[in-house]
Amino acid sequence: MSKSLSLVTEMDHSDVPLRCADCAIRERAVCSYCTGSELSQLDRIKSYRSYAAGQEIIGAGEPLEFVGSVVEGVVKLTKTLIDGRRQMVGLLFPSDFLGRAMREKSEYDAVAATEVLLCTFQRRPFEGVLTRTPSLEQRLLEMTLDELDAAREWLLLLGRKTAREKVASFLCIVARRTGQSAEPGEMRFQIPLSREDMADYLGLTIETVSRQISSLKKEGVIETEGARSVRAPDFAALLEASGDDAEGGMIP
Amino acid sequence: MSKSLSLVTEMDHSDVPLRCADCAIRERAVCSYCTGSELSQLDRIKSYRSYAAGQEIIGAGEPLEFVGSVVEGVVKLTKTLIDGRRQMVGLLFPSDFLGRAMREKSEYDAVAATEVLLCTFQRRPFEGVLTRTPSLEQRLLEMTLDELDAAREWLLLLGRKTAREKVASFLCIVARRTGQSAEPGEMRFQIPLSREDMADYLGLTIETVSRQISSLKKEGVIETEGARSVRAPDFAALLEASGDDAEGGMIP
DNA sequence: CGACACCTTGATATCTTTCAAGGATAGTGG
DNA sequence: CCACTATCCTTGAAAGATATCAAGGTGTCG
Repeated sequence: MSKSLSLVTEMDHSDVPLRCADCAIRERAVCSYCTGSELSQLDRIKSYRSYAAGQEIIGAGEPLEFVGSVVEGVVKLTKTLIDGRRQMVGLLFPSDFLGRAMREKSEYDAVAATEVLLCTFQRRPFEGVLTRTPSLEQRLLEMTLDELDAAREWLLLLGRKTAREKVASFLCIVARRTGQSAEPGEMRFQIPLSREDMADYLGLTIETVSRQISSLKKEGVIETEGARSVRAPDFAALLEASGDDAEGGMIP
Repeated sequence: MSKSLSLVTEMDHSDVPLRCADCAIRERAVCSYCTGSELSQLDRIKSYRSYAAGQEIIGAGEPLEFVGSVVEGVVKLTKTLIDGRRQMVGLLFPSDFLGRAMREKSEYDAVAATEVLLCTFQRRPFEGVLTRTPSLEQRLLEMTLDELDAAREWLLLLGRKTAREKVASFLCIVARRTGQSAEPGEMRFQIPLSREDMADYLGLTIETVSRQISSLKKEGVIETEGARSVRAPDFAALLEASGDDAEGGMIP
């Protein structure tokens, strides 16, 4: 907010994917079940918006003017208590849906954690299309149910995991959503959040996050280059540290 | 599970509301937007099930045979780590929907916290009706979005609130959903959970829950009669203790 | 009345936060 | 290009909150 770009809500759009057919998130976004004519209805009301890292997208309590899909970047949703204690309650990656249909005001702050590109729809027209388009509604229901499942996993993390398990779990989540693997069993990824954002995600302080990362590093579970670049030589060991039973493989 | 009634999945149904029109949750349940013919489709595939307090309804990882609405009682959803640490991730009151459409297996344990009556549908036929019935799908989407909002409030509670605030918040939630008021500003209600269940809800131990209740009692924020009957002489004071800014009034 | 499950309270241990300081990194302007 | 400054990150020591361990109390149901 105190960024020099804070008043710029529309940035350079020269690289925007103008046609839905070319869109990188076409297969997974809220519109993924839409057929040609349904898609063109959405196409007519869509517009792209981009945000610099740290820029506010929607403030808690503000009227919700638009909803949309994350095309590029990462968006964080946070809630704050009166005395300033802050908890992240959502972390949106490309193809995730931002904004709540059928509600006038946002319940959370939405802030760009990295540089972000959104494909947005004015809320009212979108709700109109939603009501008339079962394929859209069905996909939105599916995505909302998935988000609810993720939120419940998160409840377990916040309520019962140790600081070490929390940090390891977070790294696993990021690895799953954005990780690359050069050798079998290995995983490389960039943490898209600052230590402060990680702390807000995990219900910890930045000092504890930092200490746990140092500790995982000392034990050889992870290697780092700078604060954000991570390599897990044995991803299974990281999963182990997360306290989850090694569920959905995802090990390359 | 070790209860003497654990094998009884069907109890006495003599008081079951056979006709949807007479149903106590008709106005708020997943079927609330359904019209006559839609309702009779559901009517044809519905059946009632009742459970004793403590009885398992669905186990995590088990195939999900049915879904349905809570008609009476309270159902808890829990997740458990390999070493036994347990976190509640859902608490369903009458009219809430149990079970996830479009998924083969349950992600959680569902257990009756009190005596429970469910209005259930075989999952497959229900999904069929769901696909063909926009009013049903729309209501389910709405309810899922509400649950997601509640889960996010819960994340804030688990991640950032103190033990005292957690206990007070829980009491507020129960008061909102089940409370009665005899005098203005006051609130009376029954806690539908044991101390152990409250601990699982709040990410605490039973000892800490007990101590915080004692402390709220000593300060006059609440009065109790037995372990489960609570009166908050000044509900605003309880809200204050919960750490939330006094939002949606609900003060009688 | 007795047994069992549930709840409360106390003392101590442990984990995470808080307070404090220093180090790394990136952007800025000379 | 280099020094400067602000921000972010790491580490240490002490304090604080909640968990753990232990014992006793309360209520309920047979």
